[in-house]
Amino acid sequence: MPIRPATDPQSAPAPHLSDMDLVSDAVSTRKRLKRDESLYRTGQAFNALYGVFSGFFKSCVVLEDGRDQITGFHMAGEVIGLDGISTARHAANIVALEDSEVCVIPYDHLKDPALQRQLHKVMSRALVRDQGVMLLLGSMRAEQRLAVFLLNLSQRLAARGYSANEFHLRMSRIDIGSYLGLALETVSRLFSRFDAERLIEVDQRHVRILDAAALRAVVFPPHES
Amino acid sequence: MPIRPATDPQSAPAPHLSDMDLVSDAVSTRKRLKRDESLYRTGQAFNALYGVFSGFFKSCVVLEDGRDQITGFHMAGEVIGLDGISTARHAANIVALEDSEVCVIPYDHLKDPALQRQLHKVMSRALVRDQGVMLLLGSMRAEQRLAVFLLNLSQRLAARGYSANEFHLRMSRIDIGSYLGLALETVSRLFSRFDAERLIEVDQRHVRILDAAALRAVVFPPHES
DNA sequence: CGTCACTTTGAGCAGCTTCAAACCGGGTGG
DNA sequence: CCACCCGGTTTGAAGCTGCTCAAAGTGACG
Repeated sequence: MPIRPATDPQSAPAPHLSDMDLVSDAVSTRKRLKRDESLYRTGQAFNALYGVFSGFFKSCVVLEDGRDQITGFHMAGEVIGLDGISTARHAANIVALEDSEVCVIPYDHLKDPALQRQLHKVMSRALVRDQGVMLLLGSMRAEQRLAVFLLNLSQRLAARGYSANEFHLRMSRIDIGSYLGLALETVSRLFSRFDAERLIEVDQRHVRILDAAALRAVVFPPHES
Repeated sequence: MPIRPATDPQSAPAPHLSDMDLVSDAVSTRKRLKRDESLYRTGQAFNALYGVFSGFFKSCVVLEDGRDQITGFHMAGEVIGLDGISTARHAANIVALEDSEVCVIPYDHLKDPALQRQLHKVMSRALVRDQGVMLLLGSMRAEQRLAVFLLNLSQRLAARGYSANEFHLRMSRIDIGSYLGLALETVSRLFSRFDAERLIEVDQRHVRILDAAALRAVVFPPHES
């Protein structure tokens, strides 16, 4: 994982800088996690960021009274731990959804200005992503939320060289429901309905996308006029 | 607005670093905006961050089909524009809700490593705040959302020296509804109900908090057992 | 073979949205 | 100065979406 040169934010679109550019060869400590193991918990002292090397994670925030909310899923090539920088304590729980491997990036080692700029980009991208989730949670119907979720997952997998149309869900219906602000039963019913309508094929956690265009049409209902 | 020295993230909680520490005397260009004027729009080229000096802003994201979502409100002392760093184009619209003044912080001028660290903190705090909003949108009932909104507003105003218990809402019911993922009528009804229950007093956009503890109890329903 | 966690499916209900109408306050122009 | 208008707000009534509760189905694992 070489360190790429920093690019000026004004310049033409950078040729696909990966989040993982933050990972320098020099300081690459790895850490393995088993399924259901947690990388860090709320309140834990912050001292490093983590680049996901392999595997799959969920992050969630928990309220005093037990209510919780899954705020994101993270796959290979993404950086997690950003929530800890502001207070030097982590503000979320990160749990591995399958056996995974992360690369530890001690925050102190990020002195290089170019790398810091790269970190800005990574954080900014996370902010923009969060805005998208807010839009989803704040103004979409259940079917649209699930469609967005599937399309987004498909696109991210494709970007990593996996099949865009057929994949295995690492997370439970409860997790999906929590992420999308829906009851698990609603998620299950929607999977069944999308299957019945031949938008997708579902068998438990195995999903095949049959009609991506139709899924997009669920999200952006065509004007009737 | 002096530049405060960077603090090590490991060290004891920093003595209230303000977001505005990013604003250096040397490069303080100001910009005035009238009510309803927009600071920037989606797609516009990014080249600076903005520190809010006075006034009040809303930020919102818009979908192709017109659906939109207000993703935050911003008051004096907060930094906006962070969404533009990742792609060098802004990903949201920022609109002034009253005559306002911002301080322009050209991104290029943020070379000092200490300042960059400070920027990391600001962004990280924004990420944590967003997680809170997701929790709100994903797992709270309407009354809880409004209570959180009011308590949060109260707390932020207090932190800036304004009254915590009495204030003027700068945004419309529609804006509040959009932010909280509710219809404007629901927001209005809840205001009326909170008023009837003597949690608050409302007259149009003027709000007085009568019983903050009870508002908190709305958010965290006391265990019945 | 039984258990256990997860998923599917059904039925009824509640909370919130939608539609509709009235109200309120401020600004404008006759 | 008043009438009117207009955006924003309040309130009511009806309907639908998604939740809750409940029960049965599925697959993995000991």
